[in-house]
Amino acid sequence: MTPPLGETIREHFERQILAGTLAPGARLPTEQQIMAQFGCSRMTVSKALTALATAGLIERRKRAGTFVARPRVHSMVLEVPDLAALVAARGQAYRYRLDQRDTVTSGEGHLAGHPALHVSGVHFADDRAMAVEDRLVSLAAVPDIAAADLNAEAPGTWLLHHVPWTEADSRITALGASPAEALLLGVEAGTPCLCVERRTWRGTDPITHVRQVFRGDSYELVAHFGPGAS
Amino acid sequence: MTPPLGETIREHFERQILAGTLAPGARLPTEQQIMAQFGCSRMTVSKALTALATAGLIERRKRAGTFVARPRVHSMVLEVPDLAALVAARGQAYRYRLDQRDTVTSGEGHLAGHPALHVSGVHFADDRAMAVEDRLVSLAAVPDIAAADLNAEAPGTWLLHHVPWTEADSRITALGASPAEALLLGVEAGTPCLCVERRTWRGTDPITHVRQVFRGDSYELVAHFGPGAS
DNA sequence: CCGCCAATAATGTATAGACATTATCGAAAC
DNA sequence: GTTTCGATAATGTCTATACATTATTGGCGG
Repeated sequence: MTPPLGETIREHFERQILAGTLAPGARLPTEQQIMAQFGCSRMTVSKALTALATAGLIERRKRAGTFVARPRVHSMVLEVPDLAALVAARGQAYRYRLDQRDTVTSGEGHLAGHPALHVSGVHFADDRAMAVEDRLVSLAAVPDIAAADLNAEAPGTWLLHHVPWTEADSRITALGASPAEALLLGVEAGTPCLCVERRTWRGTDPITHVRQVFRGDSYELVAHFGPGAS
Repeated sequence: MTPPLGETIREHFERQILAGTLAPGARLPTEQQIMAQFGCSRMTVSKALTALATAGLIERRKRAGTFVARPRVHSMVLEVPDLAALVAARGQAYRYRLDQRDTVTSGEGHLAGHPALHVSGVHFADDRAMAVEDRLVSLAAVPDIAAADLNAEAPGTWLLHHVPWTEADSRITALGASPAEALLLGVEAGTPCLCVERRTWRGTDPITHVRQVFRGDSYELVAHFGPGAS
């Protein structure tokens, strides 16, 4: 019934910070004062403040005290959901069509020199083309993919379920559909599309490099920043 | 010199999880076993595991034990730099031109019912139009902006320096430039552009709503995920 | 007036123990 | 067999204390 005391303390300051009662840069009471105020031990206070610090709401400086963090502007959380799950969540039928599959050894880029499986295909939502995808998967890092049925499961989904990755980056750009892409997407050449290029690694080993071109009118990326980070 | 013991324990399991040695669903040793293994008290182990649980790497279940979390929807960190700083970092000259400034009370959306300052203008890099921006700023939440010189400092930059926000979301889409936008950007209508729409709040009070349309050929968003996320 | 240094006030980490909570498991009762 | 229910093994929280670390502050000497 009673919420944990540490949680109570955490929420107490979180509320004040979010409401602006405690402005950025303001100093919080010392741990001693807080433990007197709430009648608990210092460890409990410390854990509550540690949680707030981890969430980026406060900054703790030895000898100086604890302060409300100035909002850090530059990073937001970009959700990168699995396409199959995303489409399913919208109540549409998802399908992936594999168009091409071969083995290559590219000479440049992220997977340079590694033998790789090259697959390209189209993602459909309710039988409407949503995105074209062109992907390289390192056969050294992911030998199992050679045996996978990539018609039944899109390569991205397969990788998500079978291969943990530790590092990734994405470039997001807008471009006009090339004639080939336009044909696959069922739009006119030059139609604005969202292009996501992503590279992933496991440790230092490259896993995959994918380029997805989405119909601009049927896909959007959303990013979020906030204390409700959960 | 010696790293904190709790940190050592955290890294020990983090490495094993990221490397795949501990596969998703696998069970970690009990806290008792870990404290025996590292020769420390249970609180230390508990704090290390709590940190991993907060980061979403493990899941702890009473009576049952601690398990490697199944890979969730992966989220990445999207860098959203201040445009002025971004352009400066590229070694180009940044300029903002304010085209329009008035006061409105919109009837719908994020700022519905709030009197707001409406500003629109163009961002330039080396005198080349990079993006058009259309922005509403709540006058209730940010009264000071009425007195700001938004020719000297772009509204986004001004807000960044003067107003803390606690929550934000962004929608990223691709679209063709409208005739008006095309004129301002110096491109042909229909040219693919990257559109970022962002809303920010402080607590539950809306602060600003901005729509930025970037030339597709001169801007890209970059997102990153990795243990270097600290 | 300036620079150095030591006292100090704050957080950082850790210990050893206690009791609370809860899902699971196994045995007893039906 | 099936259900119920209590024992139990694990995590969850908290206390009281100790010592480490570090940035600030203020005093002392040049």
